[in-house]
Amino acid sequence: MFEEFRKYLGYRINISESAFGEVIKLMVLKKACKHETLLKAGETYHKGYFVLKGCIRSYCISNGKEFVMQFAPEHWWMGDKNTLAKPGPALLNIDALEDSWVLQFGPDFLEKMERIAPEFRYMMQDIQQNNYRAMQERVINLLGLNADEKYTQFIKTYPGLANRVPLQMIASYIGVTPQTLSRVRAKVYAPVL
Amino acid sequence: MFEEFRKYLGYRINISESAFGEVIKLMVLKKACKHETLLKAGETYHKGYFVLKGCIRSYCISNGKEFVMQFAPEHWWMGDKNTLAKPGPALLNIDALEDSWVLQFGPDFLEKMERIAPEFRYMMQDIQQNNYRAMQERVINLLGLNADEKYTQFIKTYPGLANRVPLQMIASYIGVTPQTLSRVRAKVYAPVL
DNA sequence: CGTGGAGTTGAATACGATCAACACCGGTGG
DNA sequence: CCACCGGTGTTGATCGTATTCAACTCCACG
Repeated sequence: MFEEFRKYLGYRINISESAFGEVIKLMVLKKACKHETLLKAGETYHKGYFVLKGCIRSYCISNGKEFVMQFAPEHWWMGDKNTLAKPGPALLNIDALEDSWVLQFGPDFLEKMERIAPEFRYMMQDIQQNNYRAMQERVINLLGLNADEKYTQFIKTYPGLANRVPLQMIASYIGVTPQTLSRVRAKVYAPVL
Repeated sequence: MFEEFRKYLGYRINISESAFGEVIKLMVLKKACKHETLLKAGETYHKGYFVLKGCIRSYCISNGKEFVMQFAPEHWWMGDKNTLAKPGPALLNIDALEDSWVLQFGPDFLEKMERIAPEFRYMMQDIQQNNYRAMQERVINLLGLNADEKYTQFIKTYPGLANRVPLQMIASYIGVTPQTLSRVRAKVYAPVL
């Protein structure tokens, strides 16, 4: 299972076996069953995840409504960036959409990891940068696209996920009702005449 | 003019006069006239700003449409976070909404600043954290609020700005047409009966 | 076998967009 | 000084997209 994480790192940076060994000592391998909660909003001990297998998602509750913030299939990082550096109660909930294997880490993981090898710092900086950009693009999509376009955009952002996660959650993520998304699908994937 | 920046820092961290002196050596005081462009999308030399007086805004063009990403009145930081750490062409445009005084800094400002005093690092980390959270809240607002609520939310996010920046830009920021926003205003600020 | 959640589909509704006309103001030039 | 112009915001009427309400199907699961 750890091999999967080793491979992921290998694609991005060059680190020694010993450095790798030190990093995984900071993480806990964990199996999360479908529907299992990995982080509850309000918890003060901040946990983050790297997904080895399966798929998890983060969401928050606002005005009684549930909003999906992010999906994380294999090789995605997931965490509540709000409480990453700053202590405080988590704002997000995280749970598993499928039976999954994840690496869990604690609040000081990033800091410690960076101390092991400088490459980690650059890698994580890069990831956070991408994350920020993705967020910005999401805002632009929400501002400028109609239901059809939003869905098309979603497919680009999360290749392969459209038929893997529940329609409702995709609807929540892109900001349309499940009914509307269902109709969009029927239209876009219209029977080839 | 620099005194303004000194005051801002004083509220947040304790630093020596010499450290302050070193920091402002990394910045350029600049006057930006109304409508003046401070950063053009595509530019590779990344510039960031701290607003001393006046108000600037960032926006991007997507599908020929203009989307306001952020406003920055006095004491706000502004920059294209996409290209902050990673080099590359800027995605955002920045221009002045009023005659403004700003402190401009270059791509390596943050790094250098952090080396002067560790307090700066914590301060900037805090600011970036807040920024991220604000972005997340914006997504939730776009997903869950109607025109009225979005405007009310805007007023909370940017106190005092509602009657300071053009209506069109607020409309662009919250994702409604100028006409709709005009009607919302007429309704919300309805003549007290 | 039966139940409940998830997805689909139809019909009615509502909210915001669009099209259009007009008022208002600041700036420019005659 | 006034006339003109363009940009900005307001308001009305119409239109279209997505929401809402509702009924029904289809599985997954106990």
